[in-house]
Amino acid sequence: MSETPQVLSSDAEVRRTERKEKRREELIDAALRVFSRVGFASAKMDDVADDAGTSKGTVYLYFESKEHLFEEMVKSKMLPIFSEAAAEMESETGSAEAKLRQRVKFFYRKVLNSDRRQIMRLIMAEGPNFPHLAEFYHANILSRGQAMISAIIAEGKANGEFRDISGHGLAQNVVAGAIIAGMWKLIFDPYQPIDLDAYYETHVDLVLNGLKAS
Amino acid sequence: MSETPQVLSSDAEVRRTERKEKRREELIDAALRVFSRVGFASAKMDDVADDAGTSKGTVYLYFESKEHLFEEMVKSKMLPIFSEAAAEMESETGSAEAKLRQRVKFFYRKVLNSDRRQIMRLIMAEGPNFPHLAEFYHANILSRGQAMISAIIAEGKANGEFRDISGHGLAQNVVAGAIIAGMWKLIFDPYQPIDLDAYYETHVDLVLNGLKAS
Amino acid sequence: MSETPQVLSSDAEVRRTERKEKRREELIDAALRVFSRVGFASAKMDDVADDAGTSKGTVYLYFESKEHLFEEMVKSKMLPIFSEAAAEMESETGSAEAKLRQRVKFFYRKVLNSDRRQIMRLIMAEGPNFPHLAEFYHANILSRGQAMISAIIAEGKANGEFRDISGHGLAQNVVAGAIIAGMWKLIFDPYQPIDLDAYYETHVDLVLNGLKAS
Amino acid sequence: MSETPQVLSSDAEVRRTERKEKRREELIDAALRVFSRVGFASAKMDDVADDAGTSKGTVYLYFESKEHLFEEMVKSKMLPIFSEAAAEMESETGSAEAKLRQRVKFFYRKVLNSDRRQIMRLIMAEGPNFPHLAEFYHANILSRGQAMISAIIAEGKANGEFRDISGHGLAQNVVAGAIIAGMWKLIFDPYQPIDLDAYYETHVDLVLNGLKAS
DNA sequence: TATGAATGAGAGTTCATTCAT
DNA sequence: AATGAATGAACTCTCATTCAT
Repeated sequence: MSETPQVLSSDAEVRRTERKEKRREELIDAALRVFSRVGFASAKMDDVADDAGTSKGTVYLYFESKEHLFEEMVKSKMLPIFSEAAAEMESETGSAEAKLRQRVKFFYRKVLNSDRRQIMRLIMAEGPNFPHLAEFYHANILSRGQAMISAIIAEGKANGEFRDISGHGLAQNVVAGAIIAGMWKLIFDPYQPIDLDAYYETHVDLVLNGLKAS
Repeated sequence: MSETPQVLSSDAEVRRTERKEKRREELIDAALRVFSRVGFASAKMDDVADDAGTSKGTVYLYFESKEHLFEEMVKSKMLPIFSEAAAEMESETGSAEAKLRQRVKFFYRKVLNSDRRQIMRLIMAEGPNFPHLAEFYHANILSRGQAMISAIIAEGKANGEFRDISGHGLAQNVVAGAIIAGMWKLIFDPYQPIDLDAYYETHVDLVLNGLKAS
Repeated sequence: MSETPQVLSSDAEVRRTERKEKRREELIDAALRVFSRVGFASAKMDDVADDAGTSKGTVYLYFESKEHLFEEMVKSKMLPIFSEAAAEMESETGSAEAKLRQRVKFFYRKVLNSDRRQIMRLIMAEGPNFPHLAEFYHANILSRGQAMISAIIAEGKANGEFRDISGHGLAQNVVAGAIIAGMWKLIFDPYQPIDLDAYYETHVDLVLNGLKAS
Repeated sequence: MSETPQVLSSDAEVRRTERKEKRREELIDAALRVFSRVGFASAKMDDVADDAGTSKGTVYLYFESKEHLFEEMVKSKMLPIFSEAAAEMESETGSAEAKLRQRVKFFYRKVLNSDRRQIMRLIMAEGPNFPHLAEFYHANILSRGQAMISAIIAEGKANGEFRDISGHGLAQNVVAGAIIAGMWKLIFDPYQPIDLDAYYETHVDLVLNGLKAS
């Protein structure tokens, strides 16, 4: 009975669990930075460890391989954003146009204008080598994004804001400009800079005009 | 005797030069296939050699490094297409809409529906690691594409077909849908197949409606 | 309150000492199982800890290194057996032949037919890497075994049961068959099974015939 | 026609093939030395390369892994010996006793008194980790050795030299002393030296007496 | 020009050992 | 005494590149 004081042990355990969770996040942040900088293949586990301020062995305590680290990083960084977007949409009122602007703006703000835009690029780069991750990304990110956009378009058509448009890949076409903006920023900005705010205006202007009933 | 007789030399030289050029092309074709399959980092020079039916040493007779091979492959595969597109445009008459449809269709046909779509993906994946190539790609491919699209839009505005639209990144927004189609085909087709022909219709429908004067 | 009351201390100490001794044995049992399964080099301290139901750190409270654990395991497992054999021999009467059969049978029963046969194999495998252990094994196991066998042979010669045989390595030759039986069981049994009881009969038959006066 | 001079090329190829075969043997010799010195697990591929006077990468041109190198080494070193023994036996005449002495002497000379005795030890040490090799060793080495011994015993029984002995594991018992001698030499020689010639005499004396009709 | 053997730097991963709690 | 997170040296295997033939 005098052994294992229940209260103290659970206390210590809680602290330990918190510490572990924090470490995991630090490692994922480091992984995002390193993978963004040099890509998956050229990233060294040593660099991730250094960036996170730990040793290489520690990385393997949290992630069983470089592949797993990559996949977990993508999931950890992208899932919450899309949940947030879905939640935001719940409470939105207003025209379909306003809603569409909201969604797209959210995407520019939370993905294109943050470290996360690198993840989009990494998915394009490494997707074919990580079928499992590509499938996850499609199921949990792309499908949900598509569903949001499609719902707004349907609403707009229903209330007469949008013309009777529908077609294969309409949702993708609506957001395509944003994704291209992110890619451009990452790759060609040094040669022809892109102003994301101005680009956003062009993007929604073109797309909304394309959707609207004339 | 071992010396090549002078008289024959020009003939033999021609043959040798032809042979060299052919080898170079075989290697570039092999490189495209191998890089497409596994990406730049995972591609082995041995695989390229095997795919081209030569030995590893031979690859180094034609390209001084893996990086150079990659860059040369991109240039060899993409430049002629854009020159062809530019030439085609020269001789075109008709409305701005017709011209825009022509350009976009050409892009779907010659890039998205061919091995070349892999190059777009490789550029996105490896661009940041190959600043030299990114710069080249921007200067020789993207800029020229942009210029063509911009010229057509200007023409449409001038003749009243298109509304008075202009904005930062307009040309990129006009073609964004096509690029996304190519990426999707390469990465997410197994999970949600994309029909490029149908997608094309949606794409031009949305964009032309977005551009047109109402 | 958290301090242990002085009066109880001797009692508690006893319990603690017993607990320690039990833990040590559990760890040694676990070590034998793990080393037997995968050999010294491939054995992980983690596996030993798991097998013993403790944590890795605890193993180091009882044994200062993997090498020490291995040596202690060998000693703990083999010494008592040979002491037992020596004790048994003290009280034995009868012919030299009977005594020899007794000793060999004991070896088959207590070593070859138990987990301990793995120790013989481990000694052969790791002996050269553990000179200290090899020396201990020779001094405390082999020498004593040899002495027992030699004493019996001398007795047999003295009383006329055995012929006037003597030679370099006679004792080793007498028991060699048993050791080979153990090795075979461990390594080649799947390909050609060995029946230890029947093998024992062949072994003593051959050796006793070889020793006996004709 | 002036290309690929047939004669020279085959000549060069022959030289290259010879060189490769020589390299392979050098690597196998190095592997035997290194594995003998430190065992399989502790052996470093770098050490093997150094010992063979090449670089680490080269070892992998000849053997696809450390495991394969080990297996190939065992095969290359042991198979020829047993083929030689079998050939020698073909042409032998004389008593069963003489033949048995021949076989055992051969084993002492070619295995126990050479680097090959280390292989026996390595098989005992690593056998359970290399089931494939253990099976090969049993099928190609042990079975053939057993068959030779069994044939001689049968002949001796047929011609009245040996008594009507037969039993499970008789052949193993006959050679057991030799194997133990080899192991002892490798492990316990520093603490109690063994004289293989004298040991041999004891061995055959004991075994032949055990076999002979009285 | 073409070959393919050789090289060796480099990276992912493992695991004995340490140490703060 | 017990735990288990952290460390980092060590090792196998890979592959771009070189070079003798």
